[in-house]
Amino acid sequence: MERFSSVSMAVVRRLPKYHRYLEELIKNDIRRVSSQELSKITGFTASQIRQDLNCFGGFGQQGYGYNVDELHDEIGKILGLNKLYNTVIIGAGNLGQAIANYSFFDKSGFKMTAIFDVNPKLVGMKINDIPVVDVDELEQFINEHNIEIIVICTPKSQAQKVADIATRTNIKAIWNFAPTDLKVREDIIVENVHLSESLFTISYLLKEKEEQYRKKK
Amino acid sequence: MERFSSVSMAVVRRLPKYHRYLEELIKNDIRRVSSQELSKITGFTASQIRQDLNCFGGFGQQGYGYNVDELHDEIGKILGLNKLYNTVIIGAGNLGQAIANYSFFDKSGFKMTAIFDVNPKLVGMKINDIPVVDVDELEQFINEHNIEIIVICTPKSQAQKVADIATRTNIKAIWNFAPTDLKVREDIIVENVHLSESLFTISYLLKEKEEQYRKKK
DNA sequence: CAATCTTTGTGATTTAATTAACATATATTC
DNA sequence: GAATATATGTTAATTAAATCACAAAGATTG
Repeated sequence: MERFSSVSMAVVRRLPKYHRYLEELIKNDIRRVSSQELSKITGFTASQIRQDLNCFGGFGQQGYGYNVDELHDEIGKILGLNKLYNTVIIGAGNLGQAIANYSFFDKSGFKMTAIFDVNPKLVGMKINDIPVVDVDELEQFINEHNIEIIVICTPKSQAQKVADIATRTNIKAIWNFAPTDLKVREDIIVENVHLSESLFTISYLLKEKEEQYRKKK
Repeated sequence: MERFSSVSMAVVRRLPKYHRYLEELIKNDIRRVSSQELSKITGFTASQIRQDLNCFGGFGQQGYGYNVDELHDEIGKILGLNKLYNTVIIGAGNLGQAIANYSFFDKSGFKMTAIFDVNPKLVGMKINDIPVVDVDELEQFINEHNIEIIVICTPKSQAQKVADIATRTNIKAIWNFAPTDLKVREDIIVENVHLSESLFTISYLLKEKEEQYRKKK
């Protein structure tokens, strides 16, 4: 991925984790946390946590640590979670429905505005109060509703077609669950969730472990 | 994650990508490929590809390149895709069903043996020919059917409970889709798919890009 | 079949990421 | 309120990852 900022993706991908762990702390009424305590919870080293946070400014206080609420807020802002993103899901299969039903995304500012599908039986229905719309109307809908993010939950065979349609509009990012790499304009952010790659990694580790075990014997 | 082998996770996580791209080449009847050509397709540098592959031995031939079929096979073996893993899905919600319906996993050697759920209306049904079983029978089922991998698709609130049950058995790996970090025995491989982290990364990049844009003006 | 071209495998180098170390600021204690 | 303990922010050191560069092997060509 082409980057502009000086903050590395390695750091960026840890931010949501910090955010989540801080949320847990808030739930448990913990108001204050040190990098060392965070280290125990998150598994990252205290040093790394401090260095990560300092990419964005000093949120802590020497001798005290970090105020949990404040840090949670700040990281939220850094992640852009204080903003609203008009979002649509494309593909009302199980995966699309799973995402539609997971209200957490909506609460986090990703406004799920519509779900698109080819199946006329689904069109007109609502899933978690989100209308299912005919995919033929996708382009128009994106333009009219100022959609910034599209979530591709179609089969592999349809993913590029959908991406092509969306690319003609002003969308800014694609969250892609189809097991393929999309070709799109340079300026569109693409985040892939390739489930099989994740599963294959398990497979590798299992095999490796078994080999290690055999060696020991 | 605790590692044993000398091959870094960075390399391991690229292997499934190579595997997938090679599959594409096979579909297009391409028999031979150089690291340079692979570089164009995958976006990794040719040098990195050669170095990655050499972690596992020399699969290429100087002056020729790599035999696509052979390399695809070899990477498949490295990933352990020539083996069969008895697998169960826990949670027959949309996400669990999505995974159950995605036959690709089954074809890749992850035998989806059962789906567990608490909902008595679902128990007894079949999803993509996989029986839905009462979650109360989980432990016994795992033991009797030699299950090695469990896929957690439950809500967050149930995930640790399920993990605790599974941890009493001989399972070897957990593929976790619940938005939480599981506490399990050291020897169990846990691969998390934290969707919100992926989405939040998009959010960060969007925000960052907008800031870049404003600066230019 | 000799000459040339291609492309791997690999050691050296560079760049990036992580960890360690510590000075400084603040909190806490007695 | 002085003394001590704590914990950040930050620079330096270390480790890990990616890239470069090239010799050697083998393919291709005329």
